[in-house]
Amino acid sequence: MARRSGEENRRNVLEVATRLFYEQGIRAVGMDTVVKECGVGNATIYRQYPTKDALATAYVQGRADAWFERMEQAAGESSSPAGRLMAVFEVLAGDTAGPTYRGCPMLNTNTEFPEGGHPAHLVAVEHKQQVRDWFRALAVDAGVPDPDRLADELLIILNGAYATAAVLDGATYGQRALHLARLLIDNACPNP
Amino acid sequence: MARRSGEENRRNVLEVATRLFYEQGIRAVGMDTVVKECGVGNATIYRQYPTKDALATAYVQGRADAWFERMEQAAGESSSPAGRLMAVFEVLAGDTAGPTYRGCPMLNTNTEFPEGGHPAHLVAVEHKQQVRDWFRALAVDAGVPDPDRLADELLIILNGAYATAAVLDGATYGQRALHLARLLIDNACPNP
DNA sequence: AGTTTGACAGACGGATCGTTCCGTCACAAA
DNA sequence: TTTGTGACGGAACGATCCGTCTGTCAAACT
Repeated sequence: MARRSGEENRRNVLEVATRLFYEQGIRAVGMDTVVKECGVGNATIYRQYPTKDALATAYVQGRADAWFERMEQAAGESSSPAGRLMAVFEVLAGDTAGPTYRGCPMLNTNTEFPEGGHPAHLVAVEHKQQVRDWFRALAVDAGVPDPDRLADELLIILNGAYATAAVLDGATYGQRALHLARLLIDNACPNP
Repeated sequence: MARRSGEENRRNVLEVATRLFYEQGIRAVGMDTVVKECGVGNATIYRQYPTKDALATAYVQGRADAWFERMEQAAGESSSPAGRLMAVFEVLAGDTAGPTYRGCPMLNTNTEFPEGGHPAHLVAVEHKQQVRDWFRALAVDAGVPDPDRLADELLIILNGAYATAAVLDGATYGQRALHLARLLIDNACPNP
């Protein structure tokens, strides 16, 4: 039989787990399902990720990293700090409108693992804190008088759009959030 | 041994389950735990709620009903429609600041049971839709030109505050949401 | 007082959970 | 070719899941 490299297996397992965990939730997906879906023996998975918690943590960390990668790339296409902030909500509106949208992985993880000790929980919390800090830094760049306030407000809009779009119509609330963000940013920015 | 009435048992079971489900999540709490915490045999529970799904649904329905009851009471103390809208966010700010705050039960349920068929999922979705409809009705009463838009925006703020306060500092984001709501409502209302 | 009733606690069942263990097989070194 | 190494699939493990069953005992009725 064809032999896969360890790295190849690692990526494949994480890819499959990411899809299943995101679609159904981490607690709802058993390791048996991941094993079956991967088409490998379970020892292959447990060698790459020693526990389910470790696999779940890798999943959340991967989504958190991917979020910043995509957002910073989108923001990079804009020259002004205000435009960079807006870019985030434009990407968001695109995401929530998709047919496979199922909420924000980090928010979902926070409700699935509310205990402070769980490693996946920590990754989720840290991610949201980093998003807030990034918003704040961009607000400072834009010369906003109260960058803390704008950062907090934008974080509320962001999470609110993610959460609401997961419950009701995704496209609608992505657009509403986009308009809200524009309103707040325009109001906060000193330059006309 | 002292005998409890059926109604008494029913309330006690739901009370215990509500606490456990809210603190730890529905999937994280086994029926054995509910049984032990209630201090009764499991048959007593299964007589009142034939399945765990039924108990979970009763939990979510109870929280949804309690939400409207509290909010409508708080709103009733204000004479203007705009004041009634604001009352919601004042109560919200109080809730998220509490030490036992653990997120919005309906949002949490939506991520724990993303499948469309689950009864608890349906209750959660319906609740958020009803909140939006209520916001819209109040916006109409207030003479807002675009009540749909204000209702959607306030729903984003509401869910955003609930979600963000569950991840980061609850008191901070409850206050931020309160100010955001005031801004949107003042801007939308035609009377100065 | 004797009898019936039904709510009760807890033992129990099959299923599934996450995890460990084991025999096998492909490949590299000797 | 022989030997050694380690990744592999899959069986098997104990724990826990949700839900049923059974025997007991208190209360209500005759």
